[in-house]
Amino acid sequence: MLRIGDFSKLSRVSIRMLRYYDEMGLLKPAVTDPFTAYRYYNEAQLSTIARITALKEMGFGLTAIQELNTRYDSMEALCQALTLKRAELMEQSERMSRQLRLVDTAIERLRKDHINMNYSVTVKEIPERTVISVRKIIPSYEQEGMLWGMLMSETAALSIQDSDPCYCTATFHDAEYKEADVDVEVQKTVKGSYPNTENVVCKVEPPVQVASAICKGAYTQMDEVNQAVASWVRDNGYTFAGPMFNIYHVSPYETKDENEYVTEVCYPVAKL
Amino acid sequence: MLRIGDFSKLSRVSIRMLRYYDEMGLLKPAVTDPFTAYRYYNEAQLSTIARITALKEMGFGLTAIQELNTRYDSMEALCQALTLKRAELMEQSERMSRQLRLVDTAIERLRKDHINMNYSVTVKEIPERTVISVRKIIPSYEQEGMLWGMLMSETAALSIQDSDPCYCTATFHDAEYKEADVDVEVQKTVKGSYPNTENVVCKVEPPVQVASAICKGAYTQMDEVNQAVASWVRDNGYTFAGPMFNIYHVSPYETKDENEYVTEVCYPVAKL
DNA sequence: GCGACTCTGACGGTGCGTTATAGTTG
DNA sequence: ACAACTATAACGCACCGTCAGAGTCG
Repeated sequence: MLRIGDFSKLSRVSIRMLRYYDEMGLLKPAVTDPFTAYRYYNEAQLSTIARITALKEMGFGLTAIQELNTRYDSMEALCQALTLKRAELMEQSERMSRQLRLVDTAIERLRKDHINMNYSVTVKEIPERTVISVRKIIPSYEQEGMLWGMLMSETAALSIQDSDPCYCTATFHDAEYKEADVDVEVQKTVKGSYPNTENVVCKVEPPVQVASAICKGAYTQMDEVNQAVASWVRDNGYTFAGPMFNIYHVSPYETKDENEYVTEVCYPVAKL
Repeated sequence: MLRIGDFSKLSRVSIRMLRYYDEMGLLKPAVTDPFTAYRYYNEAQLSTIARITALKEMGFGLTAIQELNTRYDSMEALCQALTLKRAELMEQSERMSRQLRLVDTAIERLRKDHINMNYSVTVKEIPERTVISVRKIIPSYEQEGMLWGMLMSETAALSIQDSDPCYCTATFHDAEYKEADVDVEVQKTVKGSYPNTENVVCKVEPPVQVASAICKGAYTQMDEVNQAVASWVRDNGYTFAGPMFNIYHVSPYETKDENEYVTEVCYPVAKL
């Protein structure tokens, strides 16, 4: 018979944890003195605790181990649990290499481009949304305002309800960079659905996963941000999966001061 | 100005967490209504939260991010933190592959040897201990009892204090398996130190890292257990680092019933 | 009777979902 | 006035170190 301290030393499991295992029913001492509540373990229990420790080292949680112990008889159950755990570990391992890649590209960026992380790239899913939209080929990027003009004037009579939150986007459909005759679509998110007009289409956009960065200030930085996001996407094992777009959180429409502009640059991406 | 719900949708961070960030000072809303306590964020804060999210995806904890934010000015601090994080991730990654290896060998063992995990191998460190010891070359393993006899009779007069816990070990110093003339050392852990006698030496054993398995019952299984531990050691990237030994937790000395024997098989190992 | 053990109970740390109750906005 | 928001506060989970105050063993 071993007292808890000795059992602890022999098993290399802290007294605290032995008491915890007792309490949760994972490993009860062979004898508990009913008067003093002292716990007494026997040597044979060393093998039990060894099995617990072994499973813990494989990454199993205590409750999982307890389940495994109760129906320990079946070799199949054990094998199945191990296989499951294996898959789980593989997944975790992938998450970790993802993190490692993120850190590495961040270090790279910091070192090479001496950029002080003024914009951070994150992957997010933009949910399904209903939008009103105008898409046209326009002579140059500067004409984007024209499309907004169309969108607003043609829908003025429809008493459109803003969605919550409401944001405005511009999608650039050209596969390559073009100076002139660019294919641009502007959208505004809305609540409810509306009839189409001459140039305005109301439609539901499917959810999309994007890599995005937020750019504060004048549009002159946009090239740089685009650059950064694009290379981030490559470096982190994503592929481009659609035309990029901007979300105008604060645009010339809301403020006169171009330093207050807030624009989100979004590149639809897919894993691997 | 965005209310918390809208800011949450745009940033893909739950309202719960935004409030938490506020509380912990990681990200305070631009404006808090002093009467209603409503939080209002501005669009520029989207970039702040994006940076937080980006750092979180790299595996940083919230408090670490907060520290990084307060002295965000210095690019060096950031770079240093990233490098540190990198090292941490590498280490974690190693731990994970270790776990994976453990699971894999367990699956192997279960499948091939159809052994129901009657013994589990774990690595532990056996701490420094003072022992009294007899080492001799004896004609066969059966003579081990003789050594114990020597140990006990020669020390009977010394009024030896047992250590706590007290255990008895037998180390097999032969590098290879031998049928006859085996080099065996038996030890008993003690408290305090004692003079040597004719055959008995009192000494301090250094701590050792061992892979061990616990064997319940008759000594006829020992071969099998030895087998299992030895292959476990190979499969999990350890190397043997000294002569193996047994710890007799319950030996013929304590019980008549050989089914009650509890023996721990220990192989000193080193990583890699 | 003294030192070394053991007992119970509780806090803290991490990141976040969840829920209950109550006040606010449009 | 009613729906949709927002606020605070607190519990729970998983694992474990640590501390305090009280009782026990050799």
